[in-house]
Amino acid sequence: MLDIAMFRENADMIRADHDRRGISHDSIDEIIRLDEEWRKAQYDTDQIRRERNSAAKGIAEAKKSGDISRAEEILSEVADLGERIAELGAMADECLRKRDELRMRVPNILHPDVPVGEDDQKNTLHSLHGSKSEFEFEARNHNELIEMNGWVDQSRGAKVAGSRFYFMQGDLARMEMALQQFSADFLIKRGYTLVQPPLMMNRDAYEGVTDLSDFETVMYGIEPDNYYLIATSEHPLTAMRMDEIIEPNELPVKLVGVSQCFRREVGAHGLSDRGIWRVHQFTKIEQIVVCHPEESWNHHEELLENAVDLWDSLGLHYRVVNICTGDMGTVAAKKYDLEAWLPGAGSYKEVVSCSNCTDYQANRLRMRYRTKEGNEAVHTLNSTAVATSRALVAIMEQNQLEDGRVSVPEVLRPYMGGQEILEKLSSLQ
RNA sequence: GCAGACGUCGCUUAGCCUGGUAUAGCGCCGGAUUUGAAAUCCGGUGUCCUAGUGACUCGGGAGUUCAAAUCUCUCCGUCUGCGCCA
Repeated sequence: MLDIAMFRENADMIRADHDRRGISHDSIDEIIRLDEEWRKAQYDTDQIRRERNSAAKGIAEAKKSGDISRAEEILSEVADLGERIAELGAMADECLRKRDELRMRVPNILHPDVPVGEDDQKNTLHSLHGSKSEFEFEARNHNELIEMNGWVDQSRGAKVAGSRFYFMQGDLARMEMALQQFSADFLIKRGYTLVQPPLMMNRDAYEGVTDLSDFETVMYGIEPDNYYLIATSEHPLTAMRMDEIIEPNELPVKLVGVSQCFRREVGAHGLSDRGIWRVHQFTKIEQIVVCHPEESWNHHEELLENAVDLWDSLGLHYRVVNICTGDMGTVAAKKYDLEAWLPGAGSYKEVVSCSNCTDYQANRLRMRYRTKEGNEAVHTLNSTAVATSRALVAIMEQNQLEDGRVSVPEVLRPYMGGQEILEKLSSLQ
């Protein structure tokens, strides 16, 4: 959510941003109109309250001096004030509610470096890492590999839960855990604090961190308790300090979250999504930074560097792209994606997303830090380190052997008792 | 789940019974003093607006009242004990 001061003092900046995104200005003008209306109604209400307060004071004084008739006289004069306050106040509240309902939907102001474009085709190449592996055989896609090795049981997942649920088993499950531990350790060494968050959040906290439309398309709701299963540990970790004033010496807060992530994936279909690429449940290791506003762009680069170093250490080939205006979403001001090369699929696909959300989430979460001038919104950033399901797909496709087995990235072997090759599930042999 | 206690400004705390508009300490900021620092003293320290002799703010919401931190209801959370439990 953008600071209301920006609508009052710098609306042209928001309009210019909407132009870059190619969306209408209408809501900006409506927000400004509602804001003016609210300020007027709020002022009028304050004036009547003021009247009421001074009358109340008069009554208190009259009673104190024993002048009961004087007290009753004042009382009769102000008898209807309560009703007027209630009426005007309700009008003011309604304006404010409408204003902020619209304001919640206005996207963040984009960084100038964000390329302009309609969709992901216009994302620009930032850097290329590693190179395509040469196979002397026809590379399989990951879905074929998990089927022939019995590493993922999709049909029984569908039976006991639903489509896009799965049982991961055998050596692949073992490597999944190794990936979690390796990635967490990698970031702990760089000064990040490991956090295991709640996997459910309440509505109020959740509205602070995400696009409102996600409630319809992404998050699972838990009835009758009104909780939402988290779509990523970014959400609880960022909301962790909502409604707090943070002492400047506590910044930057650097966290590495590990959690299961739950996503409805409404509307996502297609043959290319078979297997574990796009599923309702997966594990993700996530980086989070909460920092001074003037330091967030440095931290954004640092998060990218961490992700790049981590993926380099896994020995994988991928590229980094700078996400364009049309592919950006509501919350981030700038976003890099890492796209891993999938030889079986023959394309680069998204495995990491690295965002600077500036003060957008902090404004919604009322998350501020103390300065000499007053309390100011902090900046929040997040980046995937590893989403294990997708990293496993990249490892399987890039490290596959002719017989369908998969070699384990060297850095993961110590976490797997030295195991070098993922073997077929023994019950299949 | 049951019973009891509790939730006050960044932190700690007084006020609640008996309604009259939040007390003190710590921390932080500014000033005085000092060669400098410490100590001491003075002032400030949340949110909103049309910036005032202004409004709001005591876990959230609602109610009673001219007036609610204070009384009532309700929800949330914390602690203690009991119960259940990986």
